[in-house]
Amino acid sequence: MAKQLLLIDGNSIVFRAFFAMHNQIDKFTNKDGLHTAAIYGFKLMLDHVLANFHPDAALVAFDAGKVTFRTKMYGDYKGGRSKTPEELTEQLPYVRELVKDSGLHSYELKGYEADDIIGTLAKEGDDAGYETLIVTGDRDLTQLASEHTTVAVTHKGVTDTEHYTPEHVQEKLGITPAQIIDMKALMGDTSDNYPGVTKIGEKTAIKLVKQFGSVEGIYENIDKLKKSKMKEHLIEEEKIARQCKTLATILRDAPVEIKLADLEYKGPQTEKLIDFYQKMDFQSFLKKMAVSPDDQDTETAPIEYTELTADNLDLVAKLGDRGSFYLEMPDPNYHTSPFAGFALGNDKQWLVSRDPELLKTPELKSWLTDSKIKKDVFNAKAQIVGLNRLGIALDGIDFDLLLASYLLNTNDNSNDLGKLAHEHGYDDVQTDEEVYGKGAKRAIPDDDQLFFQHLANKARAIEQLRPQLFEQLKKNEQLPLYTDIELPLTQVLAKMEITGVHVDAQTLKNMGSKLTERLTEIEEQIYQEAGEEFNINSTKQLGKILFEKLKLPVIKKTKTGYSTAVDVLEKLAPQAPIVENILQYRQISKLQSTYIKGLLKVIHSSDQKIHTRYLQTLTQTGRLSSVDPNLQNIPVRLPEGRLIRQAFVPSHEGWQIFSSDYSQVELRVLAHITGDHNLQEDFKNGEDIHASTARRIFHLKPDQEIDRNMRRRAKAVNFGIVYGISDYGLAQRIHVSRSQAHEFIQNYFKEFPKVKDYIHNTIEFARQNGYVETITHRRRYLPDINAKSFSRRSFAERTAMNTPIQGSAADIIKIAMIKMQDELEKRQLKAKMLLQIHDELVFEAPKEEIPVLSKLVPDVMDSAVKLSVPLKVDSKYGDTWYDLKK
DNA sequence: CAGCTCACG
DNA sequence: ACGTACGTGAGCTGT
Repeated sequence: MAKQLLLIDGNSIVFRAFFAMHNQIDKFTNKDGLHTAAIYGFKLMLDHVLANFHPDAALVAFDAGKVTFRTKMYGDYKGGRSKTPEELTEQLPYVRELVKDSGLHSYELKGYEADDIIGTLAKEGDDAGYETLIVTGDRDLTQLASEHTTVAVTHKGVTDTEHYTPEHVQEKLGITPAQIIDMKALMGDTSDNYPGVTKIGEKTAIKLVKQFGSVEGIYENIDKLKKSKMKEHLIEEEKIARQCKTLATILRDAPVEIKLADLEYKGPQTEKLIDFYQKMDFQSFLKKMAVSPDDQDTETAPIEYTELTADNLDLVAKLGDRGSFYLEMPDPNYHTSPFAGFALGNDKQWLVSRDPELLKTPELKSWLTDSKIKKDVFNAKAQIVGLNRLGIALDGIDFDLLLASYLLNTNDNSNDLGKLAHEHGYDDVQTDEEVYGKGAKRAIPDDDQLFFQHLANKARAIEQLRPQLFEQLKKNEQLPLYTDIELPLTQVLAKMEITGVHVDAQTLKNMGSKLTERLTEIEEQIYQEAGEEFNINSTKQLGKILFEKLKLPVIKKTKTGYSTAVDVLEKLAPQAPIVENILQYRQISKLQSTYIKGLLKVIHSSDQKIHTRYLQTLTQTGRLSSVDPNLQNIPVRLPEGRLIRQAFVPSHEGWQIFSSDYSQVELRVLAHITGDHNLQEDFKNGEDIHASTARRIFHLKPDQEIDRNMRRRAKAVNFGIVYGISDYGLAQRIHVSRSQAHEFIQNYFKEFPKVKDYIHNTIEFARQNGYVETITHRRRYLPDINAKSFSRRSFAERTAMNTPIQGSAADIIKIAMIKMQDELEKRQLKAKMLLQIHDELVFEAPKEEIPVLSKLVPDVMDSAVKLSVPLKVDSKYGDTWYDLKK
């Protein structure tokens, strides 16, 4: 077998590793405060590569300083790059140490980049009959692919790689590896900062290269090109194109002194590695090395447990004043899930059982309800609701692993305890999938040993992770967010979910039959107009009818075919009566399937109520979401849909529905966090904000009237600002030209200069820190903020400015909910909080309490936090959710 | 299971 | 040259 050569592009892998883990940057520091994410990532990559590739020779190439023959040739080469963060550079010496201890050679060459070293050695390898694997984070190296050289480019993280062979390059780009150089010469490279030829991007570059073979080929045949702007640019910029080609070409003959024979791979030096991992605090790698190399899989540290029975319940009281508790509910819907078993305890003793009935015994019940005994759990709300079904009021919750993880990183929201624990570097617990299986095979194991071990492992994981997570919350200044907002909110949400909302099934059924009739009528008309029967719900079949059979103009396409979305159909409506009918059909069938049938399915027969679940650890902004069913998107905008709300009624005779909502809360938050004087003044003066925005951006005189169209446009601009505006997007929405939209935005920024500053500063903050935060220090990491891809980066920039606004608004209503629940209980009101819909709270209450709520709820809501502008709250009430009036 | 469409703030 | 406004959940079709 041919000898194998491994060449690693050190700098690019380190970069990739660093940025891939940037959103967990704080998790990766050792005792001395050294950041270790890049080192860790590099090690992961190394393990991954060596698992599949067994090199005889191996080398990691590094860049040597900034000055290379390329910068000498072209001063701006790699210019304009932001400085490498200190957190990364400090890791480089340790990466080299890791490389050495892992038995690989490293090498750098003054005046040359790592690429050139790799290019040169790969060529030597090719000539000497080696099979070569190049590992890099840089796509440019794919130009080195050959029959015996494969280039593995890391994708998302550092272990996910795409292997480029000449065939793969051909498949993806339609050109040879060598022609990648020509392509890059023409299109330029923004990250290396050389320009290429004006107006030529990837598509055009590939086309030209395919046609003429190379940059040189193009200029030999330049006369064959038709007269065009592109041709002019090519001629004008010939010198640049040829120079860029040199810049893009990786050297195959750099003066590398090291020889292949010097690169023998000897394997890792175990003892040095152990020392190194200890220095880095890499516990998981250390653990793997300690166990025998052939079974280092998913084994967890063994755990001793005691099965709890009616005869040994005295063990519970001996646990002391703190312990983990875990009640296993195999279905995600904890309102209805069966109970499979539970575990509790602490490092002194772990107690487990399959029998939920034991929880009702005095010994366990008093342990669970005693507020002085601190409990650590995973998903407190699920545990509270589950235990409530057994008649037990869980109290004394101190640590919720799920909630804390989510606050530290909104992406850590897996409902699987095992997965989440692994995210935090704790491996002594398996995932549910590993123990229970997945899909149809998923089941609680019959084997007691297996099941109890898993339960005990979960309880232990919670306990073990608590100090570490509290420490991180503290470091992020998030302890008050956890202690004073999210954890108390869990209790409030649990109460709302348990209360549920009364829904009258008969009302829904009556509406349903009417809708069915209308649906049949419309269906017949559509079939007649189409001249055949087809499935109207199928966008594919509908597209065929509209755009092929009826030959209507195609306005928009989706990835898979014709778009038939509302905005498209609205444009087509004047041209064919069928379109109006389809729109009608869509509207009604949506009501029928999602709201009539959907809601009927989830009314509990025991109490005629719907019990939604609020997901507290899902959204990236800090909002809640609602599932099974979603009660945050019950129709309201269109009159036909709004009728659904007639079915939402109070649960007692003589009660009413009461609702309060924040007015323009996001724009008020914007005024507050930007500190913009004009915006703040408008709110302080109690202006109609869209109208006053119109007055400002359209430069109206004080006595001039604001017509509805102006207000509508100004409102769209306000929304746009909050969402991260683009002139194109605004133009689409309010049907004006792009340049007009551009002008509106410019005017806005002139009138509200601090809003402009805010956008700029927030994006800059995100670039520096990798995250943004709300008024309560809720965090969202934005790994794409420094992405090369324009669209990914732009998206991250829009989220960077939107998240603090949407998220702070979410913070405000959460605080209001906690205070509100507190007031209801303190005043011993019968009223119940039922729903939260982002800026609105819905209650049910006896008629007599309506006057109390009319004052209390707005008072609590508008004083929830003190902003530099007033918060405004509007209230309504009525006999059903439909009939709300001021 | 992904993609489309549409309900809400 | 990119591909367009932020955050969600659910039902349906078709691979």
